[in-house]
Amino acid sequence: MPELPDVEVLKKYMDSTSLHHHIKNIEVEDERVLHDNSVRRFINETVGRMFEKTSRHGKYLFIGLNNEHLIYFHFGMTGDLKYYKQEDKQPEYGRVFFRFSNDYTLAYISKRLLGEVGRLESVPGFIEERDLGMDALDISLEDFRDVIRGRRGAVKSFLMNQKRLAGIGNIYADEILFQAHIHPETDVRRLSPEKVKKLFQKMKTVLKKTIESGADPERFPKSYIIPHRTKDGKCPRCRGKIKKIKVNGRSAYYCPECQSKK
DNA sequence: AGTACCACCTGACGGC
DNA sequence: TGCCGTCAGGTGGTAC
Repeated sequence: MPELPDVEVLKKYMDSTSLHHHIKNIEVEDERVLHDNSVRRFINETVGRMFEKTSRHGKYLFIGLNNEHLIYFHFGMTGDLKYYKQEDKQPEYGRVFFRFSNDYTLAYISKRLLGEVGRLESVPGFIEERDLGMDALDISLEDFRDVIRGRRGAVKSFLMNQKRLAGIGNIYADEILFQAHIHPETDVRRLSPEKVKKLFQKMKTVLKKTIESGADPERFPKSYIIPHRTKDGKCPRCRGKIKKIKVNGRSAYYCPECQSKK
């Protein structure tokens, strides 16, 4: 779930549910999601305040409080948010619970505990600290060309490297490369200027389209490969067999027919 | 600089 | 039924 489009959808979800409610209480069910953050400080700075506004950079969601403090959510591979009425059934794997004065709760959910919740001083400082590249949805073609210039290695690894470009993960990288008809192992140095432009454009349209679809694969266009990323998957374009390989230790699904040789 | 491998975690699934 | 290996949409550290 938690790549750029998913996080953007979670941002909208927070915006429409969790802003401007007095936070009565916070329960940290599993302190491991706070990593190096002080649990006490996190709670002290947040309880009694309200979530005011959200922003996103790559796969990080930032929430500004009405006391100038900021917190962040990162969702790892299995993170999610759930806003629900107190008396409703508590979601599974909830790790941090924000109890609002309207008797609703926002739960930060993380099955595998690979995500992270914490506080920060400033968003630009945080981005700098973590050495995050420009957000994939914001970046211009010019900057995209700059970031790719002088690099080498598999294009898929490049797309997924958060230091170069923030927001794209394993699933959407496969989709972008499929739409751009580029083999995932293609060395970025071998991409013509036209191919780079195409890659850039497909990156934008895939991200925008999947956000519009609520990051729900069932609502993605019929031409998308994501729902076919399975054993025995068929290419939605040529009906050929989808191939699975490893790129940088992660499984890459692609169509050997449509995504020509490296 | 890029890649390979390990670690952090837990759960789902297929094979025996 | 139960155990085991493998895999899963992420990231950080290390070694080469």
